[in-house]
Amino acid sequence: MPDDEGHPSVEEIELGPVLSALADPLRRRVVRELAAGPDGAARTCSSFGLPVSKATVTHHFRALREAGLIRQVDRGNSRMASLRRADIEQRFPGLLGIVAAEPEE
Amino acid sequence: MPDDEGHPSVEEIELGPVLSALADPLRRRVVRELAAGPDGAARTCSSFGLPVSKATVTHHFRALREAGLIRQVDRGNSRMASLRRADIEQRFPGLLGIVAAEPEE
DNA sequence: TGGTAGGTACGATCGAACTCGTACCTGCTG
DNA sequence: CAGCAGGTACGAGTTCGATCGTACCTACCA
Repeated sequence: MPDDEGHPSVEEIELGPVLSALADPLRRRVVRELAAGPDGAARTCSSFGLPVSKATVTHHFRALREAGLIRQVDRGNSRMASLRRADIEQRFPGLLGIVAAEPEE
Repeated sequence: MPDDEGHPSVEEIELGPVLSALADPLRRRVVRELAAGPDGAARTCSSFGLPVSKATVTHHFRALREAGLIRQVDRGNSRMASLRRADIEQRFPGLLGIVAAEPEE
């Protein structure tokens, strides 16, 4: 069962939602940038500079969070997002590498 | 440029369309069954027994073909579908394994 | 105290995609 | 020849998702 903030546990991460989340180019871009950074790095939603409104950014980060790709933690008035690298690698080995290897668009 | 039947060449296979195609559970099921069979195996669309109408089956197979996941060849009044195993493996190593490992739904 | 910045929630819009029925074409087969 | 099975094309319905504006909350700062 997902926790209070909508994070699925490792066993709950399913391929369908993960692929649906990664089907969107903006969300792939977020995952790619997180994957390129150091492990455990946490960034704010706005630090990605997505070319959409704040409401839409929230929408995309929720999709990533509920699929189990990122973890979001409240920190003050911000919400830091980090990649669930080990969890994804455990469930779908190699998937992150494929996304990370995609050239920027 | 895709050929007359809509097959992209290996270099034209892109991650976005591939992930969009694989986001659908019925299409994942087709890929999974093809991946489980011998390399180069060709099956008719109807042999998968998808629980949807003929028109919808055609729709799904076009999505798979245009993404570059399968190759479809006319053979008499049938149209044989086979997995583009080597092509996908070359572009996105490990992806087929991830899809193939998903348990049936 | 007020303003600003980061985010969320809600409602609305718009287009894409999944679905289907129907009509049609092509081979095979009785 | 007639019928059937495998597929496609087209149009239509319906649902889903990406997007936005607005309103609102919380923390920080002048």
